[in-house]
Amino acid sequence: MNGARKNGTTPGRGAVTMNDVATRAGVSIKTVSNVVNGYPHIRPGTRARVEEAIEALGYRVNISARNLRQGRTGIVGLALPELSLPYFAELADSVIRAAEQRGVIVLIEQTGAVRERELEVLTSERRQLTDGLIYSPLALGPEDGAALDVPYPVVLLGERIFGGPADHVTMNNVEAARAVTEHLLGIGRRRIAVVGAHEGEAVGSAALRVRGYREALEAAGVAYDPALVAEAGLWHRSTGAEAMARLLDAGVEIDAVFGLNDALALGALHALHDRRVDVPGEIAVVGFDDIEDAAYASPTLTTVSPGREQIARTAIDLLLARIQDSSERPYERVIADFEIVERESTAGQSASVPVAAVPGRSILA
Amino acid sequence: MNGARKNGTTPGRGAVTMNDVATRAGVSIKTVSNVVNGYPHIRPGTRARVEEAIEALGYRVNISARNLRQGRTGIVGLALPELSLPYFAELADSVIRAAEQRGVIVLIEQTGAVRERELEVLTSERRQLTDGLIYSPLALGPEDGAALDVPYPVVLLGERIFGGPADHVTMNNVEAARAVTEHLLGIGRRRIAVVGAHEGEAVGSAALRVRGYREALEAAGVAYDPALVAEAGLWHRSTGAEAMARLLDAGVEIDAVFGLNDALALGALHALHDRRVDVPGEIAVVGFDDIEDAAYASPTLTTVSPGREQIARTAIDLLLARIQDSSERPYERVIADFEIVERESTAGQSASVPVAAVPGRSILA
DNA sequence: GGACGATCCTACAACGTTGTAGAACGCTGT
DNA sequence: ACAGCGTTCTACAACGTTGTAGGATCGTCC
Repeated sequence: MNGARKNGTTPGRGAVTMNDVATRAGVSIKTVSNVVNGYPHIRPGTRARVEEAIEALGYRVNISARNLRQGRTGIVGLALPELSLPYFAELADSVIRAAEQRGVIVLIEQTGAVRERELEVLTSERRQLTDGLIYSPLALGPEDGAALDVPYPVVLLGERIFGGPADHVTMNNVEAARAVTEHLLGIGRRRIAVVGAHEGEAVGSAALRVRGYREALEAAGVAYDPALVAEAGLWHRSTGAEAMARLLDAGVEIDAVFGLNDALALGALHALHDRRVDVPGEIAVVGFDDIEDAAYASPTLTTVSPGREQIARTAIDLLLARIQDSSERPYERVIADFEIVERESTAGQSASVPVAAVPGRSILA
Repeated sequence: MNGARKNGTTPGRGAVTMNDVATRAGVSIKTVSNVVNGYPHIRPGTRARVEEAIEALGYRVNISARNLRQGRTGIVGLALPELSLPYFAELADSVIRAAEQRGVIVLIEQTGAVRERELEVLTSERRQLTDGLIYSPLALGPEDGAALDVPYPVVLLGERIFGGPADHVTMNNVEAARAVTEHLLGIGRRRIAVVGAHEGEAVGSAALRVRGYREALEAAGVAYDPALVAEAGLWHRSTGAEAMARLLDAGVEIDAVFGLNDALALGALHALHDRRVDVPGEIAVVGFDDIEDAAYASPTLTTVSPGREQIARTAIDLLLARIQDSSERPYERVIADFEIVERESTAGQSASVPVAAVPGRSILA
């Protein structure tokens, strides 16, 4: 249509620029910028001419140029272990939706839960492209808190690092684990196995959830039996199935299983199915996370719903607040609500049972 | 540390620029650029001085500036229905990994399989931020092929649009469906139900997979019985479970079920479990996609593995080729390999069975 | 009637990078 | 001695946008 490259340099796909719009509308380029950015003091007639020109030429603002000029990109990073883990896929989904509502783009980065890669995303070139980072490490520990001291805002998710220089959104793992264990105690189970423990680890979801489990036992006057606790390094179905098999092979008496997340619990269900153990008749099973699968397993899985939407929303809001206002402010810690979702795997009889919900508790620090 | 903003304008977090590096190394800014970009004709001494300065000042190239200057971003878009659908989460995982190996960043966009949003991503502002798009629509149809006529490269995934102005990576749905149906016929099943059909739809995975199913029946001399085909609009577990329940309630004789994807098949498994139907004893079940869950269901699910890695790799390569070389070239269509993964849900007896694989076929157009 | 403030608009420079053109230098071959 | 070529480096402009400063115009208030 117009063509006519102005000089000898290479770039640009010949796109329409503000200059073209300005020429057509008979105004300065800055006025076009003002119209585009909603600057109020523009005469209606001028605005109309500019808008007509934008429309006619099909002008779109060049985001790279705006990014360069403003030193902002409108993109936030989301670093997580793996999208193929359903919990994180669902979390990413929620974060993207929450960000979208606020006009922000999310760039996902997978760390594979590998320590080296988790540290690397903090200093990666990609950080140039994002205004801030929502960071969900699995391999780091409290000693790595200092690594979060980076020149851009970070919101931390999960239970690996506390007290780092970042806002932190988490759930009340101890309370939730305690509540779900109480649920098992409430239906008369006393020999409650745990699948997915991390021996000797002081922090992390495993330690916290086991602590809640022990608190519930203690409160109910049930003795803690280490023989009921099975390790599983990675929280996958396969490791859950293996851990369950080890427990069964060990011959300890068991009438319930607490999978420290849903993947482990679903793996445990699978192992129990293999051995023709009736769930929940002989052994009741609970999980943690309320991934979509939990509602479609056989039997459907009782689990803890961790308020994923709330976590996503809160994380985005905290991050955007830091990005927009870089003044120093004490770091916040937000603890999301949870709910116990009761399903067949802890039902009185093995039939379908209506889903009930027990409200969680929320604390703001 | 150094501070000293040079003028009155606002932006920039006071980052180190090429200019700072150039000053310290005593060279021109362009020489720094040349070093950074691996330009060969630089004396070793000069290169060393520049590298020392980069190291000492902690210089990182500003990606926004580079993007503006080059008219490229190094980002590709990936538009898909939802990350919370395991197939697409796993696909995204594969695409991100493939892109990473080629030094490219992936920006995920969710369309929710909503027609309006699927069309919108093609013209969204975000397209400014990406050099090209990997596009996996679910709601569009062949009549929308023209919508792909956009001023940036597109690689199309899936079975909704053919012959549009874009490279296309797909799998051989008909062949694969035929093969998995033949597998059911091979273990003696004759009353094979289908879960997930889309009545009256000419294109799309549903239609193609049903076609493969019918071809297999015909080749085996088994009559096609419409009463065995159950609809399910959305391919979720819930809809699969409902469709399976309808089939069972209808009282038709059934000895196998072909879920048109794994989610449907897992839903069907769930419904069969509810009704205490023995799988595979009374009814064998197969799915399609080989999502991770398929290997951990009870019983584990026989399914079609669609060569996800290969699809991801091919899509990225085709896209990058178009981005790097914008000369006109006929659009390619690549058909990925598939494999039948045999698991318990079609085993001779209901016990665990080693996983076997039947090689697929690959065609290049 | 003139000072003042609000409104509307413009010129200019700058964000940090890279493409182009070309200068300076040294080497080779005649 | 000098043309010719390759190597090494530099100056400059440009990518498209927005912040700042300020000019022009108009109405209002004492």
